[in-house]
Amino acid sequence: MTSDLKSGHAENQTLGFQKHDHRLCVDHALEAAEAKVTETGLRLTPVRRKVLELLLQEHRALGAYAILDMLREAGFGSQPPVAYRALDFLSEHGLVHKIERLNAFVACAHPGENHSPAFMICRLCDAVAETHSAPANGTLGDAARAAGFQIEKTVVEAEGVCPDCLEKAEA
Amino acid sequence: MTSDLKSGHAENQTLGFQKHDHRLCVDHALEAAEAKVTETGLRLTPVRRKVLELLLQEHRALGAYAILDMLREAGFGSQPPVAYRALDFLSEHGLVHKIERLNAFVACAHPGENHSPAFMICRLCDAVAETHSAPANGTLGDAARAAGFQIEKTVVEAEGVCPDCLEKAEA
DNA sequence: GTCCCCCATGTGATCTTATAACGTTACTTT
DNA sequence: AAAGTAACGTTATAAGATCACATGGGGGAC
Repeated sequence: MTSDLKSGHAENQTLGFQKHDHRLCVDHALEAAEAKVTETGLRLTPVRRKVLELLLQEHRALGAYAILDMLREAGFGSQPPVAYRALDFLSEHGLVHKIERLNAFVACAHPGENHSPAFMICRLCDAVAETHSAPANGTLGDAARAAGFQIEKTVVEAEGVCPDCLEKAEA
Repeated sequence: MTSDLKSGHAENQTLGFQKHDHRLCVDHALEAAEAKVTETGLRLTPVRRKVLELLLQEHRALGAYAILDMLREAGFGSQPPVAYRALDFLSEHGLVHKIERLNAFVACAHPGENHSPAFMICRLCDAVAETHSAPANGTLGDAARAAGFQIEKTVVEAEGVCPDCLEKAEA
């Protein structure tokens, strides 16, 4: 791993790489999550809610063990399965995404919407921005159809340099 | 991990999901690798060559520790860094790709060609097929340009069911 | 209301994947 | 032949993920 997904606060508060009113954004996302969950008869239990809240607040990719540390501090169980189970639940229901490249997790930036997400990951500061993609419509979709492969889910992650780091590098 | 990337031989010999003369295919790929490497002044040392050969022969995604076991059997060093260093070298030079979703590695199916690969991964048998994609040209590219994010590399992995498993499932 | 069952949580142990650090070997350059 | 560098070998340890099993809490059946 190139940098620290474990503790401390990243310099930037990126998700979309832009500044914004973060408090509102967290509240909004939590509300949306509550809605989505109750509407489908699921349970947003305290641990699950806390994990989602942490990811929303941090607004960056966190490793499972970083989350686990925060859970411990908040008085929850502190063994890996506690974190992984909450993350599994949240992923399954589209409230959180796993960034395969980083073995880390981010809160979904478009809760509610039906989406196949794509990510831009800064290799310098590990900031992650979520966007939308439809890879199954392009070359990949063609190849899959030709091969008789049935796509169920896609992982799309672009690695590169975010605007902030680009600017710093030029300075 | 859903299934065994560690040992034994997979039922199928998929890379493109089709049958083919595997011996020729391995030889061809090795030649191409030799060519590419000497032409750029790099060294395809015994360990590196062996790792590439193993991946070509197996024709499927292998975990680093599976590779390590095979290296041990072949009389090479048997500690993780041995395998990881060879894999790093091969990845850097496009002879091997890492499948992030599986934390495993496959030999490149299009050595020599300049490509941004995409993969189709069967969730039932872990078969992996490589194809080509140009994600930076689509929605993702637009988003990146809009955000000022500079893409350097992309990971595109589709998870689903391969033709073989699809057929078995229907039977 | 009580019983029962299921889902979720907590915990210990273990397994898999990956890297750090350091010394040694072996090719290249001159 | 000496010096410099790239590659290798090994020990140790970090980081990520899962298994197995015990406990608790919130419905529904009756």
